[in-house]
Amino acid sequence: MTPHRAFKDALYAQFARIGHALASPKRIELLDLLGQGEKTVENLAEQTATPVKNTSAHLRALRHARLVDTRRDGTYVFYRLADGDVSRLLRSLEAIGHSRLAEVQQVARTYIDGRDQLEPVTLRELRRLMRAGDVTVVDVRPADEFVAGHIAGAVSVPVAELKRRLREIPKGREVVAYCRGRYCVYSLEAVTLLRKHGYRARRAAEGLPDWRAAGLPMESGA
Amino acid sequence: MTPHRAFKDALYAQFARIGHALASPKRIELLDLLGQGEKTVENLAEQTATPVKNTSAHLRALRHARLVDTRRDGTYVFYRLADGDVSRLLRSLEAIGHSRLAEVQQVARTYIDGRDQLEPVTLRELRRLMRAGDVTVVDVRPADEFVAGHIAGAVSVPVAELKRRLREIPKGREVVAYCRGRYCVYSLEAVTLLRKHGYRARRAAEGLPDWRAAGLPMESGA
DNA sequence: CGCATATTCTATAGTTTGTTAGAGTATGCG
DNA sequence: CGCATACTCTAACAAACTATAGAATATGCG
Repeated sequence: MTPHRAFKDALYAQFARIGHALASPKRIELLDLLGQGEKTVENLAEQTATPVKNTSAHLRALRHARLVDTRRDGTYVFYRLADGDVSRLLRSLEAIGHSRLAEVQQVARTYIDGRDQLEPVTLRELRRLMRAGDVTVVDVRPADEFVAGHIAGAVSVPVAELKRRLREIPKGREVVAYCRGRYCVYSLEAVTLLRKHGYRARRAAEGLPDWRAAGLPMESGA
Repeated sequence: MTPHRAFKDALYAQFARIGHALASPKRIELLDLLGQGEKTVENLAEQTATPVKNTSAHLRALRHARLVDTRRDGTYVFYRLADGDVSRLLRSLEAIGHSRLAEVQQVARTYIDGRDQLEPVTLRELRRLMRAGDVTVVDVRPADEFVAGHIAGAVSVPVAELKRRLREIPKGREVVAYCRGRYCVYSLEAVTLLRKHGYRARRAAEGLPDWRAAGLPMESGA
């Protein structure tokens, strides 16, 4: 029929490789984690509750689609997102999921919105609060992710250590906890715990990748 | 390990539904076509050189992921992109494919860049030329896509009719042909033909969805 | 109503993919 | 050099997906 069928087929087959890489829940979760910074296979396997072999196979699929890159350091292989475009694609995917799939909204409502009124703070609002200077911003992600990059001025208190490190957080000021993204539950736990101990605490509605994408100030290192 | 495994699994499973919808070449091609405007199943089947049954099955998958919507008019069912976010996701996908997959670049070079030096015009540049007023902009897509929406001020001459309608295009001015997107070959054919007949012709580097996404002026109807 | 057209649904065979076990590779260290 | 660690590759089976044939549904028209 049309004379360019072979061309079109070849072209769309290439794009479908990327789509295919996004067709598995575990792979999207891996990409989401890598959006926080580079990580080893072992680390990723642990965080996704998946055997290392399995994780390695999924990472291979992602590398095949050129969505991730690797770097070897000693016996460890570090994976990272291939570049900012990948992060943008992920955010696009998440945006569609959030606005379009009733199921996502239901899942999210059950686990997040319904959990309590945690009064999420938008990133804009958080920025304004920080400028005004009367807020403590706590990064509750694992320490390595904080080192890889965090909101300028935030302090690192991984949610697992929060309980025994409460004294590090001043009591008079409002506290805002942030983590990986809209659906990351660490900040939920943190706010719940903080409130139980008498803090005035809220959680950020979005996560670090969104902050970075908005071009807001970052820092890295310990 | 982590207490929220069930939540994460449920959430990522939902996002993977969207990824899965993008995992087939035919489905991406269908979305790309729908980016031009709403179309019937029959029309889509013809343009993708695929049996109607097949096309219907793919469209079903897309609808399941809420990427497309339908509208019935008489015996025809019209499909369209669910909304602008879907278009954004597609453009994101295309951007990654273009910059990252060597294979796409090779395919594109073979069929597009290598075809001739057609001196692609960026959309910004096209906009400037149009303001200056000394350019004829020709929409070479099928007529129904022109009706569904086109660059304000463009004229419709589908590539299939171009040869016998050449006289409609004034000879003194430069001509810029545009079509569906970066990889649409209609504008290539058109420019080749126009040059053969003595026109000073170039092609737009991107297509209508990109123009729309840039917020540049559109018109619709005949 | 009965027929034609456009599309969808149901069922199935063939293929692809995910998972996982076992063997293999790369690096560091004593 | 040999061993330990971290990871990858190969292979094979079960689960999921694609293409497609045949039946069914929805709408319009005479």
